[in-house]
Amino acid sequence: MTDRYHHGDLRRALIDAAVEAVGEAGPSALSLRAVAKKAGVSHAAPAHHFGDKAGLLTAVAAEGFGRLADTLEAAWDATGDFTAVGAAYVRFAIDRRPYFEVMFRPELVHADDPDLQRAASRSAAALHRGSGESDGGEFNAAALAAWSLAHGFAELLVAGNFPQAVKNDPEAAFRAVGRATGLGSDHSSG
Amino acid sequence: MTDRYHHGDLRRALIDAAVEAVGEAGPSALSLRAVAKKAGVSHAAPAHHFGDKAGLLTAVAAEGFGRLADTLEAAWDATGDFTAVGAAYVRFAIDRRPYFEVMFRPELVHADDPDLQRAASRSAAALHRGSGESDGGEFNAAALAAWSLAHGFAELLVAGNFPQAVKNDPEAAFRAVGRATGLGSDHSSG
DNA sequence: CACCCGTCTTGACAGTGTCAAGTTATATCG
DNA sequence: CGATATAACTTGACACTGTCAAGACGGGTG
Repeated sequence: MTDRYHHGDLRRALIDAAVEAVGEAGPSALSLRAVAKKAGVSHAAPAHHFGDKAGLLTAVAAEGFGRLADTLEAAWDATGDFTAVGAAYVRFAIDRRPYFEVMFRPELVHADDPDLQRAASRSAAALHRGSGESDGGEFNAAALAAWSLAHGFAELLVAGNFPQAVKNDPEAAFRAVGRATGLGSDHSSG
Repeated sequence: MTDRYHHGDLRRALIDAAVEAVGEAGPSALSLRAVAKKAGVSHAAPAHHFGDKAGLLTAVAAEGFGRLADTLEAAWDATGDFTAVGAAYVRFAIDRRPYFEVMFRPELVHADDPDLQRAASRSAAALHRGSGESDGGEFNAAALAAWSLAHGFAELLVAGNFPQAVKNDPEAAFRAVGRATGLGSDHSSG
């Protein structure tokens, strides 16, 4: 299997290894050589598939945005309530933390990558759906508020800035936060 | 001046150089050797004052939290309105972006540093002041909401995830967001 | 003046990302 | 079936990184 010269699906294996490595020590401590060793290939193999380190992280981020979009769309379809979508956002940040830690760091990835941008737009759209539709004009304040609230909560949570009571049950805390702002339920109730 | 063996206030100079370097290429691209060169000292000088790279970034983060706390307290004293405090938070993320990029990255700093924790608590308290007082119990949903909203907006903004209309006048956009949530301004609007 | 000790330098080490050139296996074509 | 083109991967090298040990310097105190 792994001792073949042609790996079979090395790209897939490298992304998995990268996600695992990020989960262990964070994205800034990521070493291409360690990832290569984890996948059982030589130290320069990743460059062949991803160009450079940022290329690998770009693939990770794109995959993360795709997964997040799936999660948010499912939450919306199931409940039709923004607070539930936001809670799913928070849960994603916890459960898929390695992805989350890469997705919003433009300095670590190739921010202009088409796949990445496409996937990011998908998850942004999924979140907006839960907070009112966009007016044709400048921007939609409710959508910005929804995204900011969910994202800020998730970031502060995984960065360890919240008290223990919140860490114990983050989703419950976020539902309380969602209620405090009255963002999702006043227009879509019925 | 700089050609003396004893620098005078090298610690100060190194922090300034680090902030400048972070502003140019982000915290993950920061090089201790480049910082040392910028300050006109040898490559190992920073280690003497800060122990290691994380130590230097810890000092930057602590200073950033101190500055942020000052900013938020001033905004609250001047207006008594949460939306204004949140807007000050957003403005800080823009104006002092190098600090902001380090402050919420526990993997880059010594998160258990006492100075850092003290400064972080100060700014958290300043932000809470603008969103209602803490109940003695578990946590305060309004305070969490306020912090999450301001922080998420700031993060998404500096990460480039917002449309151009928002980037053009971020503070105005945030005020709209603050109004959409009705967090602090329903009593003081005029 | 002599000493001490904090400040900073020098030199070395293993580890990093990236590039160029070479090697191996798969696929295509005669 | 055998030759060959091509993609996948390896090997080796380069400049650069953070960190550590040892040494050089110089201001402050006796």
